[in-house]
Amino acid sequence: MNREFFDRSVHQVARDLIGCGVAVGETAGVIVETEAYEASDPACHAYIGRTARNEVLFGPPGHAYVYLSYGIHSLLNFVTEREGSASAVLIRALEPTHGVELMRERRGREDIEGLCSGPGKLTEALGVDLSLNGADLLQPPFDLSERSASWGAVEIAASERIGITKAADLPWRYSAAGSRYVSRPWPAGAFASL
DNA sequence: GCCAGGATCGTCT
DNA sequence: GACGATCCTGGCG
Repeated sequence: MNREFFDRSVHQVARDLIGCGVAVGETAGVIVETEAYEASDPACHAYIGRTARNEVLFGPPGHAYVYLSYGIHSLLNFVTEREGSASAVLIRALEPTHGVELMRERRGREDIEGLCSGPGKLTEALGVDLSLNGADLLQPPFDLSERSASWGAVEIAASERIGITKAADLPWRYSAAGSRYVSRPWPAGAFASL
C-alpha cells in the first residue's frame, strides 16, 4: 500500500479499500464496509471550511483522521485526494483476522461478529484513539495491505450512509456483499461496479 | 425482535 | 449552550 493509492477520488478509494487489510499493532482485520465523505458534501466535517478539528482532512493523503463521536467513540477515517482537497473514507466495519483475543478483552464481548461491526466498535477493538489523529497510515502502528486474491472478485454494495442528517440520501456507503461482519445489512439490488 | 433513551465531551455558535 | 459520521441496555411484546 502506497501514498498514490490514497491520492485518488475518495469514492474510488472507498470502494478499493473493501477487502484490504488494516493492522494496528497486534490487532488486524479486513475492511468490509466504508463510507465516502468529500469536501462539497454537507455531511463532511470539512464542508464548513478549515478549523482546528478538521485540519487533517485538508492535509496530504494517506493519513488518519480520528475524531470523537457523541463524546464517547473515536471514529477512524483515511484521508484521500491531493493536499488541499478535504475528503476521507470512514472505516465502518472489519472482519477480524488477528489479535482476536485482545479485541475481545478490549471490547468486553465474545462474539466475533460483534467485535468490529461498527465504526466505534472497531476503533475500540484496534485500540485507536484521538492520539492517532494525523498519523501516517504508511507507518507503525498502522500496517495496511492490499486486497488479497481471495477478495478479488468481491461484489460491492452501494447504499445510503448511516447516522447522518445532511445529504443522507447519497449512496456513498460501500459494503462487501455477503459479509457477516458489516454493521448493517445492505438493501437488495444495490450494487456498485468495481 | 424492535424501539426509546442515556452516556459523555470536543467543537463551534 | 446545542449538537453529533455511535453503542448498549432495558422494557415490552
